[in-house]
Amino acid sequence: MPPKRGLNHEAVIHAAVELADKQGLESVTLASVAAQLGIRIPSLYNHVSGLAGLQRGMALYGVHQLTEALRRAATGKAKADAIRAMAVVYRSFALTHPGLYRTLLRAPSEEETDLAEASAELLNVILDVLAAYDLESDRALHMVRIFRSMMHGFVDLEIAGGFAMALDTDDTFNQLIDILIKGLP
Amino acid sequence: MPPKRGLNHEAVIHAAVELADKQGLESVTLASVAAQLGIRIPSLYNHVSGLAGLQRGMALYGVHQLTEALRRAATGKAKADAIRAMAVVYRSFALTHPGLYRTLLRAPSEEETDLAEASAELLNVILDVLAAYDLESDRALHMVRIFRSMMHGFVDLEIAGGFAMALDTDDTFNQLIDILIKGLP
DNA sequence: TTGACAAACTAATATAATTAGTTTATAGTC
DNA sequence: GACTATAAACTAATTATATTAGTTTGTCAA
Repeated sequence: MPPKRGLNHEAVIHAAVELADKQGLESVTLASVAAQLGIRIPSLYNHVSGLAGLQRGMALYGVHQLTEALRRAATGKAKADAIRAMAVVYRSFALTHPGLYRTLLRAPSEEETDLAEASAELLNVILDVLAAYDLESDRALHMVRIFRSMMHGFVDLEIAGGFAMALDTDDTFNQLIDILIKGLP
Repeated sequence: MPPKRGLNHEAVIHAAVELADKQGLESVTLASVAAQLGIRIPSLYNHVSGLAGLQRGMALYGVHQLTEALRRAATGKAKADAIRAMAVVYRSFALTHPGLYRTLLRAPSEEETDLAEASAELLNVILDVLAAYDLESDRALHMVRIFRSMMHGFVDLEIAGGFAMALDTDDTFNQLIDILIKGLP
């Protein structure tokens, strides 16, 4: 295989993610990514399927990264400790990757089986942690949704600057986690 | 003032909102809104300040609508009843106006004092309901953030199709509210 | 050395947003 | 009832982005 340049799918996604986190997701265009990589726009099509493909690639990458981070956070911990650790890591992932995080919301469509799989894996990490609580199976699934809702709502508002007032956001987050844990058993 | 046509700022925003809710927020462009109204694109500039102005107008409109809906829901109710009523209305607002709801996240920038005011009013509704709990003042503000986080996270995931599995979302939502209320006093 | 081919390129097209400048319809005035 | 000022429409032109088609080029392997 003759790589004319050191470029490939992964490198393109990385460049896009870097732009998204530094300049904001809305500034990620084929034009800006191509400029970042020092190539012309159409050349990107050798590595991603247009803008939609780029965004899909970012989402897939992001879900993998987040899943791995959560799994690592919960390794060797149980119950409330594990929940707390995952929550903290979830938030710090979103705060350090605000642009990338925003791509995660895209619902995987029919064809995007890879993204659907990755999302399922993310779900499984949380489910594994909840296993220690011996919840009825449906109840565990509801709690996965509730965990995600709480985390996503908080960080999405935080990233968007929705918490305007001068009130410690760390405090709010800790209270949120406390409420989640209190509601769990 | 000679209105050549029955068009004004409000009518433009309404058309945009209708498009956003029916076709998705991403399909709201100056082109699509102009087409919807039967005018050419530049004519829109007589009523809104470009795409940014249109989006700002939608956000402002949405915050007002949601605030009013929440206030109405909580009128004549107290404590858990009021919280529950607000939560249900918050969710149904988001589900009936998925496109409009997505515009609400935009953080009000410095100049957008009208949007900042509207956001403050939304916050006040929730604060008024929490008053019945006699929380310490900071604690009440934290709880406002927590309420918003829970609501936003749930509906944002729901709208995005993030709850893929065959598990009743109404059930999940009710459990979420229960956890919120349990964490309140 | 050469040839296959992946990966770059140029060129052309379509859509969107924006600005500048022009036309037109109506509301209020004479 | 005609006149005029003006808001609100318009056309035209510019810029940016995404996409597709077709061409060139550099490198790896034979």
